[in-house]
Amino acid sequence: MNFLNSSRRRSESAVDRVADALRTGLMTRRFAPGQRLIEADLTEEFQVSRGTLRQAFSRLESDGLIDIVPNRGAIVRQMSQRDVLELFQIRSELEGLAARLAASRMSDPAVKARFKADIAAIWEEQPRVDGGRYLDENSGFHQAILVAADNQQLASICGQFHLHMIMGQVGRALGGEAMARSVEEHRHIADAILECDPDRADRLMREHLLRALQLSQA
Amino acid sequence: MNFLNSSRRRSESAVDRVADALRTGLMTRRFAPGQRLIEADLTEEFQVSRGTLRQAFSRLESDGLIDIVPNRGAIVRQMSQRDVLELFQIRSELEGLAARLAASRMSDPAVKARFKADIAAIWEEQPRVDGGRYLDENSGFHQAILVAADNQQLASICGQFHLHMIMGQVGRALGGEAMARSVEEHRHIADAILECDPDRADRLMREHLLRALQLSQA
DNA sequence: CTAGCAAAATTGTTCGACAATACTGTTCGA
DNA sequence: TCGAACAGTATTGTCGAACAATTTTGCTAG
Repeated sequence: MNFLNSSRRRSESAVDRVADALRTGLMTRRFAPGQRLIEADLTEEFQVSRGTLRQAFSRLESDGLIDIVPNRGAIVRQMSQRDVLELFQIRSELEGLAARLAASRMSDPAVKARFKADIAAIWEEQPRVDGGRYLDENSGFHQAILVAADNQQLASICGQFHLHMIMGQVGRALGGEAMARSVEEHRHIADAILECDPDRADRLMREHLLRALQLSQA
Repeated sequence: MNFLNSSRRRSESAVDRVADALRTGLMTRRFAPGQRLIEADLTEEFQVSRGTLRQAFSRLESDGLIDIVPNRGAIVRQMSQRDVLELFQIRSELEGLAARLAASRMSDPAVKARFKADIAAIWEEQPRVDGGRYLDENSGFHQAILVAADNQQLASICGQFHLHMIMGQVGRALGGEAMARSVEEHRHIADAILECDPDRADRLMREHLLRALQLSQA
């Protein structure tokens, strides 16, 4: 999954490295919700000082991935059903906006070409049997829309939401027919965007996410 | 960005205190955009260790208020015209959603009563001459809607945006007639919400924010 | 006046220390 | 036996000093 691997930049600070590692651990469920993250253990594992580790904690806390409770330290955040619901409402708005913006930028041929290239994968015929590959495709699709929308703040915020969604295990355990349906919806959304139809793109995107919510609640 | 952390910790840790102080300093323009925040100066001023200060920095960075550049430290973020525009687009979506949610909850008499009480100030007759008081009223109005909307994640994220907006000096230097117009719009939005008309509330809120954007760009 | 170099400032990170608070297991009295 | 007081341990919150790496500044020579 491409959102898990961290490109090792030379100038990556220790704080960045640790924060990324923790994020990965959180997403892969190595650290379970509710679990306490003991500083002594992690400084040992990552070979960093407590100060560095605590900076990383601060960052993850601001990202909403963990809670820091006074005198009890860092605790892996648990998302309630309600949290998931609230986040989905918000995400629908933002991704709807992204779809609308993307659609309205398709009059620019360069943007359109780039978008087409980015979403090429969704037109492939063979059925999605591999869950991991489907997730990559899904991730890539939404990412491509954000790129086309050309709103960096929006991209940044939606990136965060993506993390949360994965954290909440939404979209795991999708059945084959659910994936097929999702792929189908992606294509319809892509059509609307490519045809410069902001309203339709927006509406389809919202419906798409609503469906995903229903699947996850089932 | 801190979407999920809505629960305020009541114990005032040193990190919290410093982060709050820095936030205030940022908003009041005591620290100007582009300015470097020198650790030695601030540890001296706040009487905390570098570790504590750096934790606060980490938090502000995740909130998007400062940038941390390797080997150059914390730098007050400058918002470009484009950033402001992008944020406004996003804020319109989210506050529109909030207005819609709030309107749809007005069937609950308790919620309605609470909302009415919260926004009592906007019905006052005397003209808004004092910019500070207007800003408070404006802030209270949007806050009341978020409370009524009953979506904690949304409230949290919108709170962040508020910071950014102030950082971007949007909504400063409003003329008297602009304030009067804004108050007028607030009343129309409140009407729509109280009448349980989600679509109208949403639309009016978006128009309201769009107008604010135009004013700020002028 | 500029290039280049040395000195000073500043950051990134570590380590060890200490008090404050939370957790745990044990003992003691009813 | 049960539960409450207690003491010991674990863990966190914060500090201060230290050091290398990097950036910035100031000075000098050309």
